[in-house]
Amino acid sequence: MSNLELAVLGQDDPALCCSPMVREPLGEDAAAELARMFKALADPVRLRLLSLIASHEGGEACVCDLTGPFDVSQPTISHHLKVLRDTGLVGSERRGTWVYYWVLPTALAKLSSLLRTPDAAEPAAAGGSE
Amino acid sequence: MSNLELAVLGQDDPALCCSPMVREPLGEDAAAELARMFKALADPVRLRLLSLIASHEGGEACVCDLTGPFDVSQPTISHHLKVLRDTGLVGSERRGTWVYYWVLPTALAKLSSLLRTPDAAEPAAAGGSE
DNA sequence: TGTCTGTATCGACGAACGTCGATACAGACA
DNA sequence: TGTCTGTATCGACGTTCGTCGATACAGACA
Repeated sequence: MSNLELAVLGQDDPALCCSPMVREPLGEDAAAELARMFKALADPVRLRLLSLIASHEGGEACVCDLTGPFDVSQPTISHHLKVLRDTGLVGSERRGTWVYYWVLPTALAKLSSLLRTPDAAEPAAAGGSE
Repeated sequence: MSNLELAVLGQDDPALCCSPMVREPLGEDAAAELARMFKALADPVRLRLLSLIASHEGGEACVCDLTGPFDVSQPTISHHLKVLRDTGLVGSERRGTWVYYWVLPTALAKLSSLLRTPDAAEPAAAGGSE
């Protein structure tokens, strides 16, 4: 078990970035910005691209490694990578012939802490169910 | 307590539950399922609805509390609530005249742990613009 | 019973999205 | 230089999405 990571995470400081959205109502601007980021995650190809890049050796992957596993065309992959990059979820760099992409972990961490629920175990004050 | 809603979730697939997506590539099925959930979050109105419900007194809110803060029509609010409910993010129940909604924390927690990054210490470095 | 209020559904419309083939651009190399 | 490979952009197409007004449904109450 990797309690180490949990301990390292330790984002107990809501003031730093993102207080969980279940604690206080989101403002319009924050909601718009967050919706943009979630929209970037709201596609199966982009989700798989993201996890492929992140789990790739060295934490980065060449586009040439990313076109194979998918049934979509190369322009489509390029389009999805652009969406991820424009949203700040990944970074990219050209090195000679190839272009490499890597995940920007802070963006994911921000969303993760925002979705965090204080009491994920129980339905809390759900009161009743059907 | 009766965790009917939680049972409905019924996703004991570990790839969907706890392993961060940055550790191993997502499968096609897991990606499709997750994309559906992120799509439900990919709208400013739904995000604000969710946080309004969760942060409301008692952890639940009547629809009558949810139509006021928005500039969209009542059918639109109802539509968004339906999306959230169909995705398993909220539960709902009619009590007499009013219908109450509450957040199902396990769904959010699942997404949160999925976005967790092992090496992202503080989200503040992300350019924390908002 | 009839009526009123709160919520959901229906049907339609414009905008945004995912995808493609064609093509342009960038770097490597002969 | 010219050519080849890897990646990005363009323009177009069909689908999905968010929104609305109109309307149907459910419960409360006179």
